[in-house]
Amino acid sequence: MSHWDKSYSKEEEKGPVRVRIAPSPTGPLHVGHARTALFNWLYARKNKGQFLLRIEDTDRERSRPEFEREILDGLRWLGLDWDEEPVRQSTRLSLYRSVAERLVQMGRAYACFCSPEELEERRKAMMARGLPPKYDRRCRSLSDEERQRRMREQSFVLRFAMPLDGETVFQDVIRGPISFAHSELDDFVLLKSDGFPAYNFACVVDDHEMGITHVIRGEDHISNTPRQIQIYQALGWQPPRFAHLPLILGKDRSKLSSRHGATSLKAYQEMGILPEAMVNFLALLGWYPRDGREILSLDEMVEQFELSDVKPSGAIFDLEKLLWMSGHYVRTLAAEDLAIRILPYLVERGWVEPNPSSEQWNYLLQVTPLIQERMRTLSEATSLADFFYEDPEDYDEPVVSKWLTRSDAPQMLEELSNRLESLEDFTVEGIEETVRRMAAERGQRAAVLIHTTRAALTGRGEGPSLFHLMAVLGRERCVRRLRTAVRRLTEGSLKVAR
RNA sequence: GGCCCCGUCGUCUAGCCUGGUCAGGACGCCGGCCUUUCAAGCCGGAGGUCGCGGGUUCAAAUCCCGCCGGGGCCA
Repeated sequence: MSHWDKSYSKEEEKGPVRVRIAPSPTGPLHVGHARTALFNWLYARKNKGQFLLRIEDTDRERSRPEFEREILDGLRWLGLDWDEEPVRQSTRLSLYRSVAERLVQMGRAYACFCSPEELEERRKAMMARGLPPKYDRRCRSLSDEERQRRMREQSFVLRFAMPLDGETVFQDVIRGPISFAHSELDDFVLLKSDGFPAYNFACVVDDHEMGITHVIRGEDHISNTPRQIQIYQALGWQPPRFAHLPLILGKDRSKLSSRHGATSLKAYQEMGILPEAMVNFLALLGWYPRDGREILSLDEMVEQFELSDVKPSGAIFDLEKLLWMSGHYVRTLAAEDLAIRILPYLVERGWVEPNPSSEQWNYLLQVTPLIQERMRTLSEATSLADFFYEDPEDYDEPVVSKWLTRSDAPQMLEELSNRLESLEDFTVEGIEETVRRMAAERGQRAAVLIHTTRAALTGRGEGPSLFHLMAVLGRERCVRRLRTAVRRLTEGSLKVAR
């Protein structure tokens, strides 16, 4: 990888930085867009500039208000705030038309009457001859009279008159110089026949009008850049600086798509990934803090962020690392904070009221620290905490054969339930003492009693410290579950899970 | 097919610009410690001929050339 001179950063500090993301509300917010948003946001905050939103809603059929809401919700969830009111493209159609008109008058745009069918036919013919499928510019040389006449009679698109030779070169902040020979570019469409702007045109007009200084977007836009720069130049506008972010890839190194798993930010949110983990993880896809500390908050990222430090190569989305990171953040939370976050998942199971009673809330506050170490996503809280809310119906297999079907199990559990019933001090310490003493008196290893008890109480082989878990469950539940297990064992009605 | 971009352990990456701890960190994996289990935590380990081939140089992941591979965009 050859890296070019990055000394431009001095000039960077001159004017106020204004960046933007321009999502289309035609589908859920993709994690790739979320990362683009993050990098734009970081750059804006780093440079005390503005981070703007532009909703590209000119596709009337596919644009939906609910997607727009989802985009804004997603950004808020990640903690990315924006400046100014979002700009909505659909409200500024007349602007595009007037700029297009200017280009026509300057001779830099012209009407093209070729029908989509004709174009398609010619494209195929060119492909067949092994040529790149480009517009052949046949309407560019029409006489004024003919053009006027046909404009009255048929529908047309407006095309940009590209320079016929030369090249467009730009300095990509992340990649260095990138050049395109004009001979490779054709006269692309500015305005469609319905008067709506084509992507490249609307993008330039809006970016200029919004005072955008830096366009930070995905690598998939590199090939649009020379066309856009040509529009800026034709209009005598100063083009922004461009920075093309590497793509987020799936396991097979192709652009992350639904084939690879969940691609929408919302899916990860619903999975219960913590937003601070999501944003941290996304930042590390292509960027690396100078001090090498991978766990960092948005504020810390802002401190260290440099656009020119972004790596140009694509990065595979590694769910395992995301999950690890989410778990890491889970462990940093105060019990109360975590309780608030897992509450919706417990409510969904019907275990807690949406507005918990103080009794429910206190119970939850005791449960939370016991499951915290094992939790990576908030949604895992339900499988981790289920035995705190429901008596076990069945028991996991390895546990059943290893502990519950021991011949002395029923009698052991019965005895423990009796001892617990009469235990005055039903606390972690009191319970532990009881269990260990009983094991000692029976000449057994404590582990045997502990595991068997856990199995009877939770149906599981793993989980929080038994004594803590029992203290939280409380005497009633413990005694009941132990006796239920004894009964099931003796009458042979104990169900093995799955 | 054309153009453009990219190429360091399985993955995210540091190092490359300013050639001389031939390779550091993180996830994952393996093992140990801790422990009533799992997890967490701590400690240790395996894993990279720095895409390949030439060159320049006393010395290259780092500079130059060629090639290969992957991806993106065009419809």
